[in-house]
Amino acid sequence: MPELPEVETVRRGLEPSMAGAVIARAEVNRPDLRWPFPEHMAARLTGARVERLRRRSKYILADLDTAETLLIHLGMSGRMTVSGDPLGQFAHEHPQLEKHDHVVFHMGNGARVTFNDPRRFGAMDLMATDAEAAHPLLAKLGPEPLGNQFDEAHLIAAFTGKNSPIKTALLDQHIVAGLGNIYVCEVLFRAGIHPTRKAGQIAKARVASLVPIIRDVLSEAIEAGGSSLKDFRQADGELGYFQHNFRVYGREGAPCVSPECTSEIKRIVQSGRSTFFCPICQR
DNA sequence: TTTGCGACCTGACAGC
DNA sequence: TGCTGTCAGGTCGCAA
Repeated sequence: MPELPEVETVRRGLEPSMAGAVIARAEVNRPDLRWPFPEHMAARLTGARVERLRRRSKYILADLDTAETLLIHLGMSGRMTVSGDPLGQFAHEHPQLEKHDHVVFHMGNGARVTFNDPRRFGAMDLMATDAEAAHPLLAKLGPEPLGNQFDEAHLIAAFTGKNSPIKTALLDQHIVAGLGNIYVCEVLFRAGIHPTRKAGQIAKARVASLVPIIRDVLSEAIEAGGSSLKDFRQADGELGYFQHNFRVYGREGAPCVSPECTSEIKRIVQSGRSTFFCPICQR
C-alpha cells in the first residue's frame, strides 16, 4: 500500500489529533509486527506528549517530550485511523477493537488513533530523538524527492555505472527515498523511458528530466489524498483519489492514454514486482 | 560489490 | 458452498 504520498496523507490526517497532545494510554495488543516492538513500548509511550509529527521517506516520526521518537512504518497493508473526538465529549465510550487493531493510542484530547495492519509487514520502534540519523532503518535512506537535496546531479551520479533496470533503481530507497511500485510506473511513463532500460545507459538529459516528473507525480498524488487500491484509507477513513489519474498502473490491456498512440498497456514482472508500461511511448 | 529472488503474513479474488 | 492457487502497494537477508 503506502508509498510517500499515502504516508504523507496519513501524517497530515493524524496531525490535528496527535501533535501537541498527550498519549493518555498506549494499548499494545501483540508483541510484534514485522519485528518485535521495543521493550516496554506501552509504558514508554503512556504519558508522553507528541511534540510534532514528521515524515521521512515512508516512515512517520512522532517526536515525544521524553527525548524519544516513535517510528511508524505502515508496511503493505497498514493503516492509521482516528476515531473518537478531540473535544472529549465522548471520551467515556470504548469502541470495540477490530481484527488486526494491533496498537491503539488513547489521546488525552479524546481522540483514539488505531494502527491496523492485516499483513503485519508494518513496524514500530522507539529511538532517542538525537540518534535518529543512526537508526538502521533511516541511516542509509536517499534524499527526499520533494526536498532540496534531490536534484539532477544527484540522480545522474546515482545512476552512473548502474547495471540494474531503471525501474529497479528508482525503487532503491538508497537512491531516492519514498518511491514505490505504483509511482515509479507512472513516472517512467511520463518520462517516456522503458522500465527495462539499464539505469547507467540512459542519457543524462533524460535522467535529469525525471526529477521534475517525480516531484510532479508525488505532489499531485498528495493533493489527491494518495491512491486507494485495496487497503489504503486516509486517517479519517476516506479514500484517496489519485488512482483515477493512473496512466499505466493497473491498466494492463487498456489503450494507452496518449492521443496519437494505438498501443495497449503491457504488464511485465521485474524483481518479482508488476511493471505496467506502454511499449510504444516508452523507449 | 551488485543484483535478483525468496521470505515474511493475510485477505481478496478467480477458477474449479 | 468450499477448497486451492495466485497475487498484492515493502523491505530484509542470502546466494550467485
